[in-house]
Amino acid sequence: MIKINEVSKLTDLPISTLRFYERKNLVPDVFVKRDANNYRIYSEEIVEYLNDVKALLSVGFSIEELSLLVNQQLHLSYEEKKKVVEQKIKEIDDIQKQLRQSKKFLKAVLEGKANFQTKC
Amino acid sequence: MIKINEVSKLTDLPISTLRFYERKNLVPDVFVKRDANNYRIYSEEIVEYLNDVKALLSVGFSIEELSLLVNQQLHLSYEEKKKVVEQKIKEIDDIQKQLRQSKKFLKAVLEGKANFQTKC
DNA sequence: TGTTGCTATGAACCTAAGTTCATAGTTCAT
DNA sequence: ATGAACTATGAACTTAGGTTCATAGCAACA
Repeated sequence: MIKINEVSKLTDLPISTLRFYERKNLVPDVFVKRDANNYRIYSEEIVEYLNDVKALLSVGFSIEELSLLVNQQLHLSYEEKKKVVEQKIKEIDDIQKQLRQSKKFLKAVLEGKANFQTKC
Repeated sequence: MIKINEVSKLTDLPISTLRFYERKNLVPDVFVKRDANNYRIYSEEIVEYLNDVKALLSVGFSIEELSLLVNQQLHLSYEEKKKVVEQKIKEIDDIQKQLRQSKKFLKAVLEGKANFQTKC
């Protein structure tokens, strides 16, 4: 069990952001309790969880949709959960496609073949 | 030569966004002139350009950095341009790595092996 | 035992990326 | 030639994702 300062260091997320995510319902109760002084006490597993969250946020998912994903899992049937997650995977596929395109484009720029280069 | 409404339709970007990007210096002069009534007149090539911009914005680049990239090209030497663009490509590599991670994670969720699933 | 440091909360603040609004000139179809 | 549709501008508004601030209760070490 660790305190907020350590979670912050281990995840490289500011303390203010950890509290903010919690207000946004992005931190399930299983990962955080309160001690006698109302200090947040986290389970070590929060670190891996937050790293996953960071990764998903960094590639275009919003706090709200991740929060929904996490909290829906509480009461959805297996089939429903599966659908939600598979949808997310599809979204990542789209982003990956987009990225390959962007990279191709930047490489074309390097070779003087793209608009960024030839026109500007 | 096309007017803003057509650019909007061809790129699927709202007219307000096209004007906004222009204010942010994301639309080089070569792509847009003004007619006698001060209406914007775009060259058809703006469409491809804006699609590139959209792709890069959608994967985490900011308007400001793209604007810099575009406008720096006006006065940078070839070697300097190359460095800037190669840096962007590296950033995309990182995002791609991140994405593969996220996808792996979501697939683990599907199989009940990840935190999202087991803990929530 | 005091003072330096960690924790808590709510509210205010901030930035990026747009969007909406008020107002006004232009154009096109009838 | 007139009303509906298109264009322009600056300013105000919005939303997401945080950050900062004011205030206050514990902690931990000399």
